Amino acid sequence: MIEHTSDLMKTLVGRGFLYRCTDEVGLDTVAGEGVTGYIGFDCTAPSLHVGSLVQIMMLRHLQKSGGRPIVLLGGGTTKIGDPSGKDKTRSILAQEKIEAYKTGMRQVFGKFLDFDGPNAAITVDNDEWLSEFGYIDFLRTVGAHFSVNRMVTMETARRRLENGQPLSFLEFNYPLLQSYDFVELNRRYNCRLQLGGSDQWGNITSGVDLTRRMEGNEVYGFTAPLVTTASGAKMGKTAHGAIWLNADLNQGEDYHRSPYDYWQFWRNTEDADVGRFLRLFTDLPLDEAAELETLEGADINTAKIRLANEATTLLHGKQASNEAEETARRIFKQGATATGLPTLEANIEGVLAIDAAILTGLAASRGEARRHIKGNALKINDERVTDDSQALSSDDVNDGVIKVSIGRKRHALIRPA
RNA sequence: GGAGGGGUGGCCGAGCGGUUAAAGGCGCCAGACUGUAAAUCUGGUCACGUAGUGUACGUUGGUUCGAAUCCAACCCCCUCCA
Repeated sequence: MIEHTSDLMKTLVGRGFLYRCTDEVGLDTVAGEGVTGYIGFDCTAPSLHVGSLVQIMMLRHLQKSGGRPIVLLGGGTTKIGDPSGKDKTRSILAQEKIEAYKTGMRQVFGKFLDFDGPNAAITVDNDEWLSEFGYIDFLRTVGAHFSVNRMVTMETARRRLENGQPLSFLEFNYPLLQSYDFVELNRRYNCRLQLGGSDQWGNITSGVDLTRRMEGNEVYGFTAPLVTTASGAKMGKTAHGAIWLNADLNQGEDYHRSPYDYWQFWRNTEDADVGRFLRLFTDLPLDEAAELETLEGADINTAKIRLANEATTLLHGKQASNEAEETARRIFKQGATATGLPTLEANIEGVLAIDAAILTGLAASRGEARRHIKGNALKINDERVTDDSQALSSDDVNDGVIKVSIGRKRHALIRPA
């Protein structure tokens, strides 16, 4: 066990972020002086989701420990598509989409990082330098340093080859581009650290090597473990897709999560994950996290509520978090209707209960809504709907709204127009 | 370029002329049990409907009373050869 002296390493290691590091001792030394570090995010979706949260938190810790975080948006590399950790080639994204996605992603970083002050975070886009390159030029300056022999043995390439999955030449080039990013950031900002998820190990070490060769500078790589739930499921993937970090709608229907949903996501953490998640996804001091972790049985719900509060506050602020907690308390403890649920204005005259379920987005089709009725899952104002033909009426309005529920956890309100 | 194999529902994977909206598994949803947990058990899982209809098995045509299943062309993938 290495004894760390820098705040950064103490924090990252202590909180469970370390999976592999190219040189722990070296990084520890450099980090003590306030290192500049970066993480690249490819622009493959209009919002970031919980799966990227580990990375975002690492940048946050970097900044809090006196370092300067760089958010590298992969406007250029996204045009290639990172094959790391993927069995199949991703479809190539249109330029306009990449641009739009960048905007959506930027919004999130402002919540976790400080873009003002002495060690202000900065955002750069690798399209800035990658698009400048001509093919021959790139091959000569970057390609010359890479050995195909070794690239072929790298995790991603090897797996595709062994499984007989195609790996296009386009994708095969990806590591070169990401590696060059490190060189460029080292030149421009004296960046000496690249962080990332464990699937990025190959790309990161390639970048470390390339920077040494091209610049003669020693730089460092650090990867975090792939976070799964105690049951082994991938983090942040639920019923209705990923847990997106953007709360607003401007990126389109499917890519946002309300603060309440976000709060619920954390509230529903498995028992066995609570301690680990408190360390990874909140700023809660380690001793407090450890204490909460020891709670057993139903008491551990206290810890889950704390986790939900802390995580939601980070992303959406204290007020939104409080509101979400209050909404949850009313729904689950009092079985009452509560503000804060998704609310929809609609004409209710003669609207069937099954259609109400669709309007509120709780069911995707009438068939699905019918099935829920058969399964005793659809409720209006907490009363089971037993008949397909049951309609809403003004009698159902309480405090100006009608509560529609599927199961115990999914609720929405309709406000008569 | 040549030879062979293959493209099935969110994923994996059966089916290989009608009884197939398509076995089985995973995932997901709901119910029971609980602590808004896990595990377990039960039910459900294309859409619209009262038994019915419409869409769907890479794409487009064709053969059949009838095709995911047969034929043709095209697209894409894999393996071996050059």
